[in-house]
Amino acid sequence: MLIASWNVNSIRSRLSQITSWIKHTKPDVLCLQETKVVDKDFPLIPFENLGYTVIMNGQKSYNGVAIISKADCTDIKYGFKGELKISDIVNEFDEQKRIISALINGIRIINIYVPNGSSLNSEKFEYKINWLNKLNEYLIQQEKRGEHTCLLGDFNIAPSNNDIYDPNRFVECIMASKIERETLKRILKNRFIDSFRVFEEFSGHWSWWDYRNNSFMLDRGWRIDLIYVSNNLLPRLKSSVIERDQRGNDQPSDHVPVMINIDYDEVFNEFDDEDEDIFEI
DNA sequence: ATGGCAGAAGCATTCTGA
Repeated sequence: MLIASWNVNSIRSRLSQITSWIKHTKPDVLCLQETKVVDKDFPLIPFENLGYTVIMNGQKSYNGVAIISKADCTDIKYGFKGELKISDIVNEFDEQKRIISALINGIRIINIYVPNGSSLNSEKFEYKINWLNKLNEYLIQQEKRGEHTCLLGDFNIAPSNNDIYDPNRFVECIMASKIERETLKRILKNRFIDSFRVFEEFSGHWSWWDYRNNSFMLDRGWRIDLIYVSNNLLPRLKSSVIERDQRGNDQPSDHVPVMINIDYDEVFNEFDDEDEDIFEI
């Protein structure tokens, strides 16, 4: 089962690139960020024609997330209110459309677009940290159901210096600061594993290159698009790759797709076993 | 310290991203 994530920087601008990539790669699940479109204007037909269903949590101009899936999406949760009691604070955070989740083939897929935060001394940075703390509350609720879980998306955080082309240039800068990394670590607890680092320990692998300063040509990139799997999914993890070539497209997104392969049959069987255990009790 | 490139809104230029 192939599960992918891609910040496309406008789905309408990137539509043909996305459908081409889907035709070539045939992912089972593709999580999108920065779709930049309200739900009623989302281009559904091209994906339905390829045999996929789409769920979305969209917004005009900014943000917006969606999940494109071959299999049915069930128990869909839009925004923080999907897991948290509705309050003024939750409603306020949910004005920005940055999170959508669903059960697909027995796996909980949580697709997130973490705020960028601008710079460490800005109000937006405060929002970023508060948003991540809200995500922590969200995940505490979600964890109670004991689901096999895949938490993925654009994290706007390089988890370590190995994930930045020149870490010395970005000490205590946005996406690289200690406070961001520690906040992320707190959320992951000992529950989630960075799928890419299961297979690759070295630096030099990026998922985002700035549009400016000829960054892609100079290979000045960051790895900020991440796929985390829960501990109970780790034994089924077969690979984790970065689709670097997509950055070389004409008018590309500044991010490329990242993707894991999960041994789906075994997950399915394990779920059957668990159901039987519950029955016996 | 600032802009650099790109997309959306909307029609000149500003806002936002990372």
